[in-house]
Amino acid sequence: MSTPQLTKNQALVFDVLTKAESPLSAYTILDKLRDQGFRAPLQVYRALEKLLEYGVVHRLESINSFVACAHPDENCHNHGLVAFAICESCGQVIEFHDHEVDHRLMDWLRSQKFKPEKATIEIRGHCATCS
Amino acid sequence: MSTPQLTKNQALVFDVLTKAESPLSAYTILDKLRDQGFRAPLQVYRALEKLLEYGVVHRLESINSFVACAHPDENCHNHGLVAFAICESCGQVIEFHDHEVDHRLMDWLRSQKFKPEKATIEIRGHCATCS
DNA sequence: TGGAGTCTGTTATATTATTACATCAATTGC
DNA sequence: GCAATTGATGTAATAATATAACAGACTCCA
Repeated sequence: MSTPQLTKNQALVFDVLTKAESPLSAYTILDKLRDQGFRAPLQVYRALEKLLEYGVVHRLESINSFVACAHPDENCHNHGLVAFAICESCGQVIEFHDHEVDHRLMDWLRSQKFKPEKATIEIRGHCATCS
Repeated sequence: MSTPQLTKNQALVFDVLTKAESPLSAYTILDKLRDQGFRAPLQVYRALEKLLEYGVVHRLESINSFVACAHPDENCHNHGLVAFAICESCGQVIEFHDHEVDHRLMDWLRSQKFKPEKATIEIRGHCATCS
């Protein structure tokens, strides 16, 4: 699945996320886009929904925030599992793909006859510069 | 760290979680405890905070809910990493500990000089009986 | 006995996310 | 062409989740 042309709102939201140093909450994005005419949370959430679907944005469940995918070129859905290390101090996120972890988890899920649809791996702590 | 004697509120919350078939949100717990005198969300959140600290309850970030730990006897903090498979249909949760995954992730974090404090691994999908 | 620490109760508020409904534009099928 | 459908948008209202701030009660123990 390739990423289709983004709509105006989607492009605005994606742009804000791309330029951000760290993950942003939906309401932070909203605030940053008020000048561009955004007035309501739904404008953000709807754009995010699509961007997540296209795999160009990730949602960090443990902090209710969103980041642009670290791999602008490739499509993140093809990587299988993605893990995130999130710094509690500076907020920076390191994105990580590992087939070993992926396989191991998938093997276990298979053994449980569990059909996975979506996975979340988030490690919170302190990054090299903050610790 | 062993689990200290629970206070009244902690015991009530823990009891509700233990008897539940699937994860509960804080507000669901609150509703279930209104008869026992609970009136405000903080009563639940404060108890949960302690139960999480003791390792007898887990928080599922991806669904904003809480489950009793599947290992009543042992202390979950000793297991290292815990992974959860969460069924989208029936809500049931399977808890999973794997040292392989654990080591692999920790190795990677070390290579990044990232100091982990808390990890979240949640896989959502459909369990054996629901798929 | 009187601090220190912890747990509790309560009100208010902050933060995150969705429902519901209306409009507009592009596309499709006839 | 033109109704019908689909998808994106705008807006207001509300739901669901979580925390702040303040006060009172209780235990421990020096």
